[in-house]
Amino acid sequence: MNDHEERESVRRPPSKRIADELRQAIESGELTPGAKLPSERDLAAHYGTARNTAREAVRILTDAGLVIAEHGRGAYVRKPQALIRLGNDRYSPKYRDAGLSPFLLECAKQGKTGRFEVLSIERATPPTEVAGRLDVSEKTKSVLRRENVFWADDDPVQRVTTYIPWAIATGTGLLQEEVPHQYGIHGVLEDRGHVMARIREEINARMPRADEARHLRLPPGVPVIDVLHTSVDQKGKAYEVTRFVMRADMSGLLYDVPVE
Amino acid sequence: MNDHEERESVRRPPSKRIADELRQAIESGELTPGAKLPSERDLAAHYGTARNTAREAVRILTDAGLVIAEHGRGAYVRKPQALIRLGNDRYSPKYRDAGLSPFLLECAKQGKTGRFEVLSIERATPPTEVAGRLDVSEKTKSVLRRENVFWADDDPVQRVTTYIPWAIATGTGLLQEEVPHQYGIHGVLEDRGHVMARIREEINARMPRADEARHLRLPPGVPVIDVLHTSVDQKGKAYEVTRFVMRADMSGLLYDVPVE
DNA sequence: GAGTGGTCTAGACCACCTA
DNA sequence: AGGTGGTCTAGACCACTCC
Repeated sequence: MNDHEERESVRRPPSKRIADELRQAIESGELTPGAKLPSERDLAAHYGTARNTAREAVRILTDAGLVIAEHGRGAYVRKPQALIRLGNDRYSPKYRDAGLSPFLLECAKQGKTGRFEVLSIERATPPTEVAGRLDVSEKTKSVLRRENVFWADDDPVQRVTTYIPWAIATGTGLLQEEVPHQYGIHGVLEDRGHVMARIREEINARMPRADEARHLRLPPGVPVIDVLHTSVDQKGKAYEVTRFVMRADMSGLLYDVPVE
Repeated sequence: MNDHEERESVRRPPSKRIADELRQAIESGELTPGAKLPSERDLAAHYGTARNTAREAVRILTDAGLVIAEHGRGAYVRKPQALIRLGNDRYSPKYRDAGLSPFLLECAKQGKTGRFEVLSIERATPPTEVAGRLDVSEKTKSVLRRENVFWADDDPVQRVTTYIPWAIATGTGLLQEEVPHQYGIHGVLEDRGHVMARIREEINARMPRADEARHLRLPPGVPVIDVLHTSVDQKGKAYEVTRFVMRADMSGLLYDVPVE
């Protein structure tokens, strides 16, 4: 054990010590999900510290995603959420005739009401990472951009932005809010000769940007999963890119794929 | 605009205002990655606040993963890291004769030296989520557990734990540190009749647990990606489960898969 | 009105790094 | 030695919730 660790174990700062004990109480089940933590003033009195020190302890747990503080009410042990899991099969033809989209299906499974909201539909210049993935050979790098938010009950869960080369999207009615095809956007694209043969999904996780935290109403301590999806047709051409930004405490991914 | 938003825009707390300005400076490129932020004392003097208030501003950015504070040195704009991307093709036979593992390949691409470290190899009882995914029909739910850490240069990047039903692992030499097969663990399993036909990967992101933050040496504001991998053989039997816990600022995933 | 978290002040001392 | 972040104190007032 080196000097640093030696000191840590002996002279652990009070805020961390309090945090450790609260964490221990949570992990041991003494404080169950949904339970209320002692108030900051009570913790301070109990441990003989200033309120700020007790507050710091609670904050450590908040930042770790274990606790959620509610202004004027108290701090509570966070309840694990059932995950809405997007699978790679969400683009499978098998869903077509079922009628329900995979997202709505997942919501239904959990007794939640899912819905989509269209934020904007515009002609735009794509961000570089999108332009680099789309086969946009034209000089005018222009795409149709559709922004959506997916809701589960009253929680915004995913922010979804789809980019389609303008040359492909033009004249298809994809500028309308209501997509003019029974099978949605991908039905339209298929009619234009782009049958989805493969998908390529690049996955990352990170803390939300300020605007994402606002839009997804994210409490502290919740990261986002950032998925950059590319649809590739039977000729190997990338004809559509979608970015999913999902709140990680309510969503996950699932890939069930062959080994090639 | 409701009352709350009205107040926010007018009476924004000083700590958030300072954080906003620093964030703005970072996003605009005024403060480039690696640049040093003003010291907390300087910020406080400049904005006419107490040091704690300036400190709170810096902390907001630290928790968002934008800034890293170094004790005794200063706070710095965090540099984006090149991601080590694990692909679904990492189990593909095509890597077999190349000799290098996908992780090491990715490290090499970035001029880094990758290495594996074996933490433990033991017979154990699997956690419930593992037991539920492995086809362990026996009454004695016992598995071989191998724990590894993957390093890139001097950074621990992934914590990897593999579970194999004891009935499959016994007598294979998988209890040794050096796996007795040219193609590694999966070579051994293949000799036992388990050819990997499909993989199933469940993906999540979350803030690290305390022990994970310690083991992966995670700075504040960095989430982990948690992947639960299941290998399925040609008969549809799940014969191996691996959990990857990866630091999200240095790693990502990539799936390039057919639409079935 | 009482209780809670959110923010702030104006100090203080400690631990660490650089020089 | 001087500058930096890390932690703490003992207050204060505000904003919000609940009764």
